[in-house]
Amino acid sequence: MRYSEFGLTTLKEVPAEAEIVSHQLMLRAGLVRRLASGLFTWMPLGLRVLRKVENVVREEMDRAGALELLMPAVQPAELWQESGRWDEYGPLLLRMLDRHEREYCFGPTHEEVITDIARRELRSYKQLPINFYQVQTKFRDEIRPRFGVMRSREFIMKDAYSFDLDEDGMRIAYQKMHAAYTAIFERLGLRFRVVDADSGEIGGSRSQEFHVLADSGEDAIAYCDADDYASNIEMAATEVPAGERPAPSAEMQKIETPGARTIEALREFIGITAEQTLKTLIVEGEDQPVALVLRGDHELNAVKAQKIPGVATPLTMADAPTVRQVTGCEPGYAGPIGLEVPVYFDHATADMADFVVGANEADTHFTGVNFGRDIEEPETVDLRNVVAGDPTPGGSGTLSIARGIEVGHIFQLGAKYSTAMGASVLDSDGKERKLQMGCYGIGVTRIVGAAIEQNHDERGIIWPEPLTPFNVVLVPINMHRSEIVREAAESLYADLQQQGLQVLLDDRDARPGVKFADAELIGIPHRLVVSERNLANGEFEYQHRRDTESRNLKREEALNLLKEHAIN
RNA sequence: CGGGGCAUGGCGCAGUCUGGUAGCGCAUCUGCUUUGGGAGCAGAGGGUCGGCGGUUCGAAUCCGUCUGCCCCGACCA
Repeated sequence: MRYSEFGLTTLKEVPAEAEIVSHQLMLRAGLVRRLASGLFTWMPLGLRVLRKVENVVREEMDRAGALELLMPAVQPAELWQESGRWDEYGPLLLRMLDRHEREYCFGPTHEEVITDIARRELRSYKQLPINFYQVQTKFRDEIRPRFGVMRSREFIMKDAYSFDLDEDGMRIAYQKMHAAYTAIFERLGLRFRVVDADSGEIGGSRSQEFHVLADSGEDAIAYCDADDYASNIEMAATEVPAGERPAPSAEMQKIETPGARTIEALREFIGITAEQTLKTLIVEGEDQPVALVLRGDHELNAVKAQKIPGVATPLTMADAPTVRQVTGCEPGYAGPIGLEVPVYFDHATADMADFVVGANEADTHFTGVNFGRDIEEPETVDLRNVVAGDPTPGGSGTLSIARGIEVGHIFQLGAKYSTAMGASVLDSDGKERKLQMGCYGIGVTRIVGAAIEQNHDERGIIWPEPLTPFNVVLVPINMHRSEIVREAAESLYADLQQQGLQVLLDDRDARPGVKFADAELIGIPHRLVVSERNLANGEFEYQHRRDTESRNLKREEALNLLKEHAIN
């Protein structure tokens, strides 16, 4: 491709709308342009990257035996009513009416459609196992689209659905997809981790997420290098502390703590650490509010809290009037002593002694509080987020915390949809069996953003080889004044293409600095400079995007070096 | 949806408080010079100042209202 014919415009300045690096670079390098909130046009340069991702995904899915099909983006409401999700899915689902006022939605996912296909097409166990997939545009009316292509409303997803006769079969299909996903992200050259996950809205039992590691990631993941443990922090379990609880050494005292409404304020006021305090959170319950008690420095985990019997879903903090009604005082001084509502203590509180709690009285706390003496001995539950240094479940190591971008998610669905929608086959005994399903998603567009988050420097993008829009960029110096340079550049351009490489020839009549800056911004991994200076020795200057120095190569050396990077 | 902010040429911004000729940098176009790290000089084009309504002799500027976008929270590939 000749730069002069590629219609690419790059930006020197960062558009104000872009917050994170990948979004900024995608706009500056001309990969995407925004149409409206959460809607993007993929410009020619960006589309080349997107297609590379799709191709890797397709190849590995095909290799795993999955069959590509293409379902409609627009889906009739009836299917969603059958599965019960028409009402469950809420405002995330973009709904519309056709001219006959029939209800439709723009598909955010395709379990309903594929289950409908399955119940029509699959009659016999002999047709199983089978796995269908598609690469397709989805729409989810996100509450807050952000980070460019990473959380857009319209996006491209590869979604796959497996069908098996029994649960063992489903688990095999799931393992196959686990392996295929691992192969995909390895081939794409991304650093990633597979973590245990909450199955959320989609439903089902087992589920795991594939996260590209990046500091800007929206998810926190807990992992341990000593064993293979890795979990989304939402799901990472904590246990009752192993150690003995120290014996009480202080008497319980009621003290004045004017204005100390937060753990931080309380900590400063009394001169203790947050680990010596308990915080009591009042949340909405199913029929009455519930108190959740955590160590002062710990954070409540919403997913875990919602699983506590009697706690309302979604987790909602009680408003001030409710807190007043439960504790008898202003928010900020709640404590577990004397509460009439159900109280749950986190595991980590079990080995605490001589701690500080709110007194359910304005500007007042208790110090020197102890279980078994001042409060009833608690039955503890898992309520908090794990933190770095916590023991791994199983106890073979300690946890570290990293941030990740969720690019893939695999689920064992079981018979949820096949039961709701009546999808079954006859087994070898002629008996009707509900199909066991799995579903598997990859955020194709999100991968592009995630790859940039993980691969960039202050000058721009650094594409991993499997994703790059061009393998090599040719930068002729003074091509428009030097016939020698022009001829050498043109002939090299032709030969590199002949080798199967995707080549960008920067044939603009621009100064070298401009060409270097753009080549680095758009992140082409290999660069060859063509100049009179080096042509005198029959050489070209080669530099990899990650190199700090260039080196001179003879023409044949350059062709050979790049040959192995030719797209296959 | 709750909280905060912004809206002025393609992009980044000033001007708004204190009403009076719409401005700067980048980008674009032309010419000349320059040519190994986002060049210099000279010139040019391009803006109903987000929309509607109001106040005023006069509104980018003051008032009202609507819309769009961004950031913080719940959600997710």
